Amino acid sequence: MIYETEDELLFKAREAHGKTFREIDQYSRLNNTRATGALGQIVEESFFEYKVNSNAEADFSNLGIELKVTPFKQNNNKSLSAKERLVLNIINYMTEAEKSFYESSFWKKNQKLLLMFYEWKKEVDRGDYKIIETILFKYPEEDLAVIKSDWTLIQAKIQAGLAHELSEGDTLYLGACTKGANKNSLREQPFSDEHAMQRAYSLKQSYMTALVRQYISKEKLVHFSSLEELQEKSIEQLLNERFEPFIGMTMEEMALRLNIQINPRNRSAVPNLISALLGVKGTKLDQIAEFAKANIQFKTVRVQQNGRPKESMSFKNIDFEEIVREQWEDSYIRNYFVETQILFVVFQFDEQGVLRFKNIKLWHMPMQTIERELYEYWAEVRKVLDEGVILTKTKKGVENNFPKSDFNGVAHVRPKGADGNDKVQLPDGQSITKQCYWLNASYIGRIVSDIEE
DNA sequence: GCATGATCATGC
DNA sequence: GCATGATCATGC
Repeated sequence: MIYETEDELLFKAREAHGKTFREIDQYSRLNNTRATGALGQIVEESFFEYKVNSNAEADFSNLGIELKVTPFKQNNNKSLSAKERLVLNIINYMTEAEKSFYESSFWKKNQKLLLMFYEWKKEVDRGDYKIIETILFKYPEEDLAVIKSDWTLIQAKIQAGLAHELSEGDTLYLGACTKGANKNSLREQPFSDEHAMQRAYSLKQSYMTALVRQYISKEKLVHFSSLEELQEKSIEQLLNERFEPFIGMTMEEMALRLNIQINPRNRSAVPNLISALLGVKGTKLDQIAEFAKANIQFKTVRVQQNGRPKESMSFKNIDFEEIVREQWEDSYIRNYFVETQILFVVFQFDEQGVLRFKNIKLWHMPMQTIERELYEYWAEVRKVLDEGVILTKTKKGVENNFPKSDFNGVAHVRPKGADGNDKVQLPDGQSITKQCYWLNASYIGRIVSDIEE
């Protein structure tokens, strides 16, 4: 069956809404394969009735439209999120290096996507997942500007003979995610003898979540930058430009200049300053389009006169049941740092002890640090859990044998509870004050100082 | 002066 | 009621 127009195709696609994969599946794919791509294949061969292929051309080639069947999920707080990144075509390092963006394999195959969303539910058999919504997706111009710059960055690494150093954190919306059975899925690259991990273009999970919320939850996101700006400059440059005029000011002075009311002691003071300063006063930061799509999370840093923060930085409390069960590759802490861009908003105490805005830094943890120090840290926590957590009463409180800040210079474990009764149970049954993932103050100091890493 | 255990305070 | 950003307090 050939679909002559986009409307015709969309009309057909919408007939799948409310159907489960079991209802659609004519060739018993559900029973015969456990492969992750099976759900997409069921839609291809049983619903649209064309042969599953891996052509460089888009699936509906006469229309230039690529079919993607992709999951979303409901969170505990009822909001919706994409369940995973959207994996596109594999990058052929040998041929992609010479192409322009519009000649690239990414653009050829994925410029128009028929996105069919199904709802993933824990504890539900995959045959019972239902297709909920379909959109014919064409990148908005604002997003395309960022995607082009992401693509250019990926290509620049290939051209520099550094395909083996590509990582998802390098880019904002379009990623180069690993794709292959294991670490041995390697490919050659044109400007280096080193083999590189096989990777595919992908739309990041945060980008897909923004689409889910826009099209299914009908949420509105607000851009802080204009199309013209995004076509000329990177998001990082634009952020630097927006913050630059406020360097040296106290929070009160910033608020006065921005004509907003804040209480510097309130937790909302810094996010309120950020949204006002970006020209989207009153918008929650997770409703800013660029932040949502690139998963930019802000963190405030207060440094002393010597440029070093007095305090370390805490993240999520450690879920001990989770950490003993998980694999490194899909561990909470690895995913967090692979997928999160952190916007450090740095304030510094001056000679009078007055806190003044110093600078910002858009940062993601380098892949080498994730795979070395962060991995060692994670492995050490598990080792302690496995070999035995030793709790010792001291004058200062209850000491434990989790990694301390001298472990490897990057991260440590430290308590974080609401009060003396805020405890959890360890896998071995002992009760312990809730513990948290912390990045060392000295490590944060190195990141936010001007010294290159 | 730093490291580390403890816990406050706010916002959802 | 809980999660989390923030910071205190004390011993070495």
